[in-house]
Amino acid sequence: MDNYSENRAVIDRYSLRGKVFNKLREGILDGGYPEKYELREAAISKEFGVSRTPVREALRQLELEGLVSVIPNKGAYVNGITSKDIYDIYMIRSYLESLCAKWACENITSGQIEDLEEIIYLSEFHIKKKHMDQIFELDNRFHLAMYKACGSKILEHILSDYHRYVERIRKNTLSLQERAGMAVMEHKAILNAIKDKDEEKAGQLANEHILKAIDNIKSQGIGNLMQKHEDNGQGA
Amino acid sequence: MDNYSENRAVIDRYSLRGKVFNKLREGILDGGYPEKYELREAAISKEFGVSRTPVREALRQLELEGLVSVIPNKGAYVNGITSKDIYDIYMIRSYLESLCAKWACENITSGQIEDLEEIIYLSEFHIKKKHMDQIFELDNRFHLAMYKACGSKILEHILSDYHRYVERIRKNTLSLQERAGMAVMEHKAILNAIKDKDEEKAGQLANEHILKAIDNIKSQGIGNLMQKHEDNGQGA
DNA sequence: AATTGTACTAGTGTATACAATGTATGCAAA
DNA sequence: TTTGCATACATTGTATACACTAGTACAATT
Repeated sequence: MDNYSENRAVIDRYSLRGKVFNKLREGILDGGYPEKYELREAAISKEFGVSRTPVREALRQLELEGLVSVIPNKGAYVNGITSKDIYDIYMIRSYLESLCAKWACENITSGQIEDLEEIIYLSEFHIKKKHMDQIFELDNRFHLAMYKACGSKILEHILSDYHRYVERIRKNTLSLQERAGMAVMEHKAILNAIKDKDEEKAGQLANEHILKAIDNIKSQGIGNLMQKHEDNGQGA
Repeated sequence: MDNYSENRAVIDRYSLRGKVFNKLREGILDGGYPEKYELREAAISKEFGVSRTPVREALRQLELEGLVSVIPNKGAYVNGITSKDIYDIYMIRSYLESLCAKWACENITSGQIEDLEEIIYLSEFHIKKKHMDQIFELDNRFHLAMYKACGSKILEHILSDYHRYVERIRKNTLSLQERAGMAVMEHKAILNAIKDKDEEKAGQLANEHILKAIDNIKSQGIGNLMQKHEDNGQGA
């Protein structure tokens, strides 16, 4: 009920507002819209074949998420996400995922443990088979299940947000067979520490898990991953 | 320009949407609306003397902030903030303010240092005079200036949000002369560590600063502070 | 030539009308 | 009495019309 991860994902796919919101969000995070691009309500309405009302609501939400800046009576402008932003998010996550793992030691339910074990089990299977899409999906599920297991709707909320923010980067990182395998082993270790109710260890491992992800991104060259954010000709 | 603290505060006070948003937000955080209270668009429109359009936009934003849950085609319901939420936020802040102080060591500008020093100077004055309103305002300014000084728009964004979330609690806490005085001394120590570029110390002190605030809230009795969130008769 | 003022335009802000959906009520049939 | 259904009503979702603002081009004035 207070499931933010589900809530946000579902920010109704079914309403027009939801569709516009998700499309715009995706476009911004994927770099489809260049930095500072002016999002005109009428143009977007036309593009999506809807009226301005749902577009406005979507823009207002994106504003609150920090993905666009709205200047009253003037317009809405894309706030792209820079490589520094991504680095910052990972650093923040390294702290918060650690806290999340610690809290999970106290609050996780046996059902949640089973879910996580199943996710890990499936992950190992798909890694052997090199099913990249499933690997990514399972990584998502592992983290979101973890966020839920910490028992804090506030922490779950913010971690879910950040998780979605860096989705594209994670997709790239996990496409490396080697990293994907390591990640699952790390997940396993974190879960074991949680099962042992070893807060220190769980926190430590979760922290390291994210730091390793940062290392991985760096070695892949984050600039490379960000290239789509360069002006791609859609500018005014 | 990328000043989130200002941006959010200003979420145009001038547009009707902004007014509605701020009023509703305040109402929810102050406990003016009971948990699960159904926010009907028409009723709110009438209450504020505006049309449904700005009300809807405000509700959509509150949804994204997690303060209301919108069930498609059904309604918007208040998600009050519980004492556990507040505790969680303080715990999260204890980590993030620490990170913020560390980052500030590298990124703070001399102008920002001067601003912070002035804030501390003024705080000491108003504490002597027991000007509670000014003390609260200066505490706000200190933290927001700090968030800006860390040089991360992402971290600034989230810390500013949390800061506003617990505004009412902070107001109560700071109304204790003793705590207010301690807080300023702690601020001073944090700033000094930052001026010395001592990341470890700055981080440590910022962390302790928040933990002390938690202790203080606990000793005041957080339940007491939360009383306004009990059903106060506005329910359906 | 520089400056000021004014009409014009493009765009957002708000209100309202209409459509779709959900919910409750009442009635009929089992 | 209870269950099922149909109808009416309440509420949200979307579209559109109108109001307001800010920027801009251009002309009049100095």
